[in-house]
Parts: sequence; structure tokens; C-alpha cells
Amino acid sequence: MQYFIDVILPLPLERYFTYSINEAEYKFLQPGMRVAVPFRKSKIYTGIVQKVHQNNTATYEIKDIEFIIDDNPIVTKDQLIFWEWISSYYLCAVGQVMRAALPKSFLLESETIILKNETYLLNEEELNDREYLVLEALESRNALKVQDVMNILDRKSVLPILQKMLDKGYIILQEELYNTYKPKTEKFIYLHEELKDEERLKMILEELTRAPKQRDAVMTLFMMQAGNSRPVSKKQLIERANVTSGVIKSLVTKEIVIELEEEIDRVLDKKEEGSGLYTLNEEQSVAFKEIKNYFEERKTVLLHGVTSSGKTQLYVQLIKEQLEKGNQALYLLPEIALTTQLISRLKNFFTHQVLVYHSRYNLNERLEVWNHVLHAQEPYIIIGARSSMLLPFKNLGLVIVDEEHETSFKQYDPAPRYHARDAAIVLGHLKKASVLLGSATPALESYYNASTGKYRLVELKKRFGNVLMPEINMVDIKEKHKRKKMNGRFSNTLIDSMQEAFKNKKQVILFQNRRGYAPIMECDTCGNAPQCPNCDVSLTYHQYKGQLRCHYCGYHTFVPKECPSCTSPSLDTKGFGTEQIEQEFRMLFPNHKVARMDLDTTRGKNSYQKLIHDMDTGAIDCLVGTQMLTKGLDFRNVSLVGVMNADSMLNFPDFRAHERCFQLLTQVAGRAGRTDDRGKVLIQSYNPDHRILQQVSAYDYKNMYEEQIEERYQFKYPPFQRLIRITFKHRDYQTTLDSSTWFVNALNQIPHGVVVLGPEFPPVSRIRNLYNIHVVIKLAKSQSPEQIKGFIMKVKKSFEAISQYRSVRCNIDVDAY
DNA sequence: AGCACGCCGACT
DNA sequence: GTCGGCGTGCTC
Repeated sequence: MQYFIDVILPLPLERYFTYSINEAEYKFLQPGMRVAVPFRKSKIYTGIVQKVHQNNTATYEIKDIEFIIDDNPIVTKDQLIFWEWISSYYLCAVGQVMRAALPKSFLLESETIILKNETYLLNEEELNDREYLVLEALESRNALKVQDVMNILDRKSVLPILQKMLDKGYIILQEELYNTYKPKTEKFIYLHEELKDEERLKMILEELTRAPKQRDAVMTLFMMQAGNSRPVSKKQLIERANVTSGVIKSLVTKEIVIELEEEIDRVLDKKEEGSGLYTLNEEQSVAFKEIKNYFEERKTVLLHGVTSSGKTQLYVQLIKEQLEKGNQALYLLPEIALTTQLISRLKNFFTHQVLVYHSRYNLNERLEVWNHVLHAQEPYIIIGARSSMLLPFKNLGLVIVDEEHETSFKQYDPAPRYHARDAAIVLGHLKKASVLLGSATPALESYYNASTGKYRLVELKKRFGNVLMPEINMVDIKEKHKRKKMNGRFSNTLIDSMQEAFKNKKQVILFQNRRGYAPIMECDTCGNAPQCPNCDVSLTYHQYKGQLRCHYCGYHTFVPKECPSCTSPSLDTKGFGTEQIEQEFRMLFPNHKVARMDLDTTRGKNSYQKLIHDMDTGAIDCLVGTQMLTKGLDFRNVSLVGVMNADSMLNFPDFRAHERCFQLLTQVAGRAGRTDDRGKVLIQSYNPDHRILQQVSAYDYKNMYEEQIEERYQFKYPPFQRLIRITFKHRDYQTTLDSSTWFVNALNQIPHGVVVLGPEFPPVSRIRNLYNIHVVIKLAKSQSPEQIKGFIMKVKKSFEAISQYRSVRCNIDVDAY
């Protein structure tokens, strides 16, 4: 009898790989377990068992597995189904989904190790220089990695040399498997068993009279142990007893105390009871009941609640109910919204364990979260970004996607290019869990789904505590310029309102969706503007750093003193970014503190947290920032929000530009007046009568929705048609164009009746020296996406077989954002 | 993807 | 000759 397994490997290959196993392994192995398998010449990879079976239809030689890694599956059956769905819907290999889902620490990979062959008696005469160098290095270090040999010989290709040395018998090559996961340990100190009774303890203490520090330590330990069931860590003891580790060491030698190293949990902190108990107000209670009714119908619910209407309180209640039933609950948020403040606030609400999962977690922490979710000893609430939906849920009862309109829920690179909101709904179906989408400015797609009955709509129209929505006013800066009422980028209206806010000891937020000082530096004489050498964009002027920077590839140079083209010294800037606003603020309000929040100021590890903290404590009077400001920040004392220029957002060449502008402006506006007093918002624009700006100031989401959805219908965009975007990238212009043209022609030869647009250069057509071309496929809802996707993959396969186009990168992005 | 293999031009 | 570049095929 022969036995086989099909294995998923973490590679972008469109198939499973079959390995043979023995009978015992056949009985033991289950889908979802990890196995180490040989792959290619000598490498060893980690695979996930997808299927255990006995059908050998293979025409090739099947290898045996190396060994089994797990005793129990670490990936659930539902996950395997989910991976399969992601792979087929978003057109990528299952292996890529596996890569994205599994914490890296789960993936053991082998590395070639070079050892000296001790049994070979070599004479130095026969060695050439390189061989001598390698063997000499092996004398001092008994093992080398391939990388080490590269460094020693100072050249790239060392494998042929090593191969020769292997043939001659000088060295031995070995594949070493790495397991990067290391449990975290901490040292704990226990009183020796025999000293537990007080009599003995007293004796010891008397013996220690001549060592007062040691005596202190023992007493402190005794007290700490008495008042607490938890073991005392060495660190704690040293701190409390105010002794050095040497003191503890002598106590260990005297066998008065015992030191034990124990594994500790990285991700579950010892839980103090959750305290935050909310009572829902009337509007919230009604919404709460509605949501629960719709969940009974097994419908996805869209919660459309104005900013600061208390959506979070509803989430907390719904999650609590699930936890009480013993279910897990998943709370998805955009990465940037996952701040320490928010997480600790949420943790406060729950008596149950809270697990957090996002990109700032290191590999070991992620692995521990995975294991906790998988083994689910008790109900957990999992708070996380996009990728946390790929965790091994057991009994998932509820998924909440907060700020569901956020485009960062769509992953772009690398594949799988999935949308966490859409995939969460599929996950919900699979796990029979309820799904709630929440936003103050829902994505048109979601609102459309709610209006057609695919989802159910629940609304919160009032702010919590009956705070009024901020008053939004337009400032016509064309007019202001004419009347000379502008001071730099600030209109007199804005300045007056800021003065008033500061007078009332309130804070101000200024929004400008562009970082740096100015997006373009230009020569007054010849009009030349420095471009990025690698990308097809102008360099942004960063005054603070004295640099010109490219926002696409990170290229930067010093600011030239004169025009590089005509040597004229009169260089000027065009447009403006947050740096310029910050600078002008300092001139206008020299007595007030200003800070800037954009990618440049939040790069450091804690800088983001610090800005939020300074804002909370009032150390900052005014915060200038980019759209980073809009992501779920909750400042209590902001009374005024100023939008420096709304026009750049309106003139963006994208069919979602208007929707995004509405969302962005509504979200920044929502930062104003979140507590008692009514906040104020001023939007400066050259086009104050623009429909979108009018809709923003009137809080008329409905109207915006109806107009935009009409346009989407007219021009055949989502949600009426699906978009699949194929991107071609290559360093050569002509190759990029030729290859994409070939692809479009091939697609058009298949009778399918879908619209293929392109090839077309996107607005920034060269990034990091790669030319980009887009081809967009528009799919009517009536057309079978499976069939079309099948066609696309077929064309892609033929495409990849063409040798001239081999080096062209070709990405498929389903439901591109 | 990523790696071995093989072919080719450019050097000591 | 030998080094390193790049195109091609293939992974159970």
C-alpha cells in the first residue's frame, strides 16, 4: 500500500505538491499539520498538509517527507477552505495566502552549512588560494554559512567552488533547519520548601543578622509570597527589596531560596477586571436591538453612525454578548488606528482576555497570539488589523469591521491582494458568525449593498451626549486673495477663529493632505523643476531637513542653491505641505505651541504616541497634519478644525476621488468638538460651491451617495461592475508597453464580452525605475467572474511562457482600490 | 519565487 | 582559460 499527502508550500506556485509517507504517518497526519519536506536539490521547506490520500496518479518521482513538525494541526479545516477561497477569488496561489497567514516563526527553512571533512587528510600543497581561505576559516570556526564564505572570498558566486571542494572531499555540506521561535522566559524566586513554616524562617533570619541585605531580601520575598498567589519574579524582588542580584545569588547558594526559569506569556497580560460599563442611550439601544434582529436573519449589518455617535459602545456590548456565549469575537481596525490608547481603552471594557494582532508585533508575539486563538481556553476578543482575519478561529461568533470605508483594508503588495472587509464577510459565512461593518462615512459599495437588501442598514444620527455636529463653513480663498485677506495660506476668517479658539483655551487641528514644505521646486527663470531620477515625479521640498525628496522611492538630495539647468539662483516653490503650514503658524502665533503629524514626524517608534499624548495633556495648542489625523483619533479639547485647501483632493484622477474627499473631510471635521461645546470647521477652497464640499458642509451623505452612485452607474464602475486591474512593470519602456499590449490582444481573442481598458500609463508611470502600465477589465454583474478569471489565468500562463516578457512583473488585482 | 544549469562576452 | 551576466526550465 502506498500513502501520500498533498502539501501547500509557501511559494507562489499554482499547485500542491505530493509526497509519499508510510502507513504510520498516514494514520497520524491530518490536514493543517506542518511537515518538513525536501524541495529541489537539497532545500527543506515547511509545508501544510492539505490532503492525506492514497491515489497515486503521478508520472514523476515522488519524494518522501523529511519529518512531521506538529502533533496537532496548527491550521484549521475552515482556514484551509478560506485560503482556497482567497486564492481563487483574488487570483493568487494558495501558497501566497499561507505566507500571509502564518506567522513567520512557523516556517522553518533550511540553510546550507559548511563543515570540515575531518576524515580527509589533506596536504596544503594541493589547495588553491580560495580553498585555502575557506579551510583556514573552518579551522577557527567549525561551521560556516554560505553568506560567510561569500564574505571571506569577497565574491558572489561561491557555490561552484564549494561544490568542487565537496567533490574533492575537503568539506561536508549539511542542511540546517532553523526554528526561530523562542519562548520568553523569566526567572522566579521561591522560598525553599523547608522554610515555609515560620519557625524555620525565624531561625534563618537570625542566622542572617550579619548579612542584612540578604535578610531584607528573604523578608521581602516572604511578604510578597504571602499576599499573592502569583510567583515572585527575580526582577520584582530585586526592585522591592532594593538589593543586587548578587544578594539573591548567595541566597541561592545557601539553599534558602530557589531560582527557577519559567516560560512566560508575551501576549496575555494578567487581567485586571474590566471596569468600563456603559449604559446605552436611547438611540443606541434601538440600534442595538435592530442589529441583533438582523443578525438573527443572518444578514451583514452596516452601521452608519455619525462621528462620535458612540459606535464603539455598541461594538463593546455586542462583543460582550458573544464572549458570554463562549465565542470569540474579532474586531478589525485599520492599522494606524490601533494605538496604545485605543487598545488600553478597549481592554478596560472587557472582563475577558483581549488579544491584539498587528504589524508592530514581533514574530514571536504573533506566533503566541496564533496559538492562543487556536487553543482558545476561554473566549477571547481579538483586536487587529487586516491580517488578523487569517487567525485560526475556533468558535467565532462576531466580526466587526470598524471604519469599513478605509482603503487600507485592501492589501496591495504582496499577494494575496485581498480586501479585509469583503473577505471578513466570507469568513463570517464560513464560520456562521455575524458581521458588522461600521463607519461614519460608509464606502459607496457598502451603502449600495445595504440599499439593495444584501446588507441591513442601522443608523445613529446623533452624537453621543447630544453634542451637536460641528458647524462646517466654506472659505472662498479665490475671493480672499482678491480682497487681500490672505496671510500666506491662512484666510483672515481662519485666523480669527483660531484666535478665538486659543482664547477659550481650546486646541486647533489644521489639515493639509500633503507632507513636506512644497510639492514642487521650480526655477523662476527657466521653469525647470527637479525630478526624481528613479520615478516620474517632481521632488518634494522638505525645508526642515533641507532636502528634496521623492515620496515614491525615498530618493533625496540636498536643496540646490541655483537652478541645475540654467544656474539662475531664483528658485521658487509651488504648492504647499504641512511643513509650510507649521512654519506660517509659528509666524502668526509665536506664543502658541504647534506640532506636525505626518509620515515624517511619526517615523520614530514612539513619536506617534507622544504626539497624541502631548495633544491630550494640552502641551500642544495646534496640530498640523495629513490624513493621518483622520484615523480614529479622539481629542477631547479640539474646538476648531481648519482644512487648508480642499481642492487638491477633488482633482484627483480616480473614480473614487469624490467619495474619498467626502470621507476624508467628514472624518477630519469629526475631530472637532467631541465633548460639550459645538465645534467649528473651516474649509478653505477655490471652489467652495463644489457639490462635494456642499455635501460635506451639510452632512448630506445621502445626497452625496445618490449623485456618486449615479455616476458609477453611468460610467460602469463598482458596485455595478467589477474591476480587475492588471499591472505590468518593467525597467524598459517598450517592453512594458509591448507585453501589456500582447496581454490585451490575447484577452480580446477569447469571446467573453467584457470590456478591457488599456494599456494605459497611470499618473505616475515610472516608480523606482520601473515603468508601470495598467490594464483594467470591467466585468458586468451578469457575467460569471469564475469564467473570466479562468480566462485571465490562462492568458497569464501563456504570457509567462513568452521569453521576451519573462522579466515583466505582472500583478493581478481583483477589486482594485 | 528562487535556484541550478548552460551559454556567452569580457577580462586576468 | 575563468568570471560573472543573463535567459530558461523546474520544483512533488
